[in-house]
Amino acid sequence: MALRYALLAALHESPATGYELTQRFRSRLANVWNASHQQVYRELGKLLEEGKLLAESVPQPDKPDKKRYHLTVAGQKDLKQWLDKPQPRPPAKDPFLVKLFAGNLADKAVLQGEAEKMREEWERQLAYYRSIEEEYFQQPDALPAHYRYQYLALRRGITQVIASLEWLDELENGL
Amino acid sequence: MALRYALLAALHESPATGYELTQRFRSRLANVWNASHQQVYRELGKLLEEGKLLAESVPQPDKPDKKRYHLTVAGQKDLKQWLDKPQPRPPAKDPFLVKLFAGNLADKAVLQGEAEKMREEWERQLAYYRSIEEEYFQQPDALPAHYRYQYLALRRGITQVIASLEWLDELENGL
DNA sequence: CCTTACATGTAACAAGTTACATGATTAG
DNA sequence: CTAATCATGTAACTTGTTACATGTAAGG
Repeated sequence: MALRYALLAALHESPATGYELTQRFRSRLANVWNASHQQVYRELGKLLEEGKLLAESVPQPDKPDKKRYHLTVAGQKDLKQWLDKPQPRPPAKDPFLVKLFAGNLADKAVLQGEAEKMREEWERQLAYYRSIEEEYFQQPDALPAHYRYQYLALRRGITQVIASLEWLDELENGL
Repeated sequence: MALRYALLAALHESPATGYELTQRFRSRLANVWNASHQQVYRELGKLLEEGKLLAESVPQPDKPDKKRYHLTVAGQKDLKQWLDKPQPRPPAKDPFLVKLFAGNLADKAVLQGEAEKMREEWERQLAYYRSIEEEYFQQPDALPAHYRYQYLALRRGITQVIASLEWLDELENGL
């Protein structure tokens, strides 16, 4: 049930097309929520049917129209209600840790290769998050409420990735 | 597709019943993988059909029999093959961060309440992981390979929770 | 020519959740 | 008597993945 609220929250920030929402999930929202374009289009269709969204057709020169979605009052109300209901913590699911658990069966070189890839991915992510931090959140204390919350979400991503990289050092020493 | 390998990995550690596997997912494997008992029983059924597992009926005095599952050779081979194939990183999905993203709409008291609950949960988890660490992993360097890998998985849980608690401090200051 | 980005979808299948169902034993 | 733990499942539904499908525009 949370995908729909992730979409409503993203559209509360600003109207967007399905394509743009999919991109946000892969970039700025990467540490918050994720969904493939197929899921996004399907869920947008449902939300539209239910009257939680409005679709505005945006004509483009030399290209087919694109559909920009906006929250309706009903959509905002729905989001607000969800926000006020406590949600359970998401369960951890990490295939790499599953592998470690059966680590004595695994090929050490394969694990080391995966560790190397993880490092690259996390370093790329950290650099990206840092660049957002520097560009938009120089004086976090002076931020209007709207951005302060987003900054806290970003800080979550940053602190998690830093801790992950530190653990990777431990891992590569122990592997 | 990963649930089946989580089960095979858990059964590679030691044979167990569906009930016990469900419990492991909630305790020692909480930072590794998670599944409800319904999922566990269904997947065990499939694995049994496919010949990846054998079920041994264990009679109990005054209680109905329970079924203890063992890896077969085919099951071990299957697990081994999966271990050697790199897996994609799991996508992040955190409803609480979704809430932060629309934080200016949310009720501050509700967010603070959730933050409080998270703290309790993480502190409980950390204490639990620490207790395992102290009981079984006193001299990590002297550990046989089998346990060394499990220790690295445990360290992942510990470092993540510590980072989470530090972020919580930031959050509660900023909320 | 080929690949990447833009832009939107459908269909089939796998994974995960929620509700329902049953029955024994143990601790308060 | 009641709740919790042990122990195992089925059925319906929702969510997420993979494969398929189509077409434009820009850059190398």
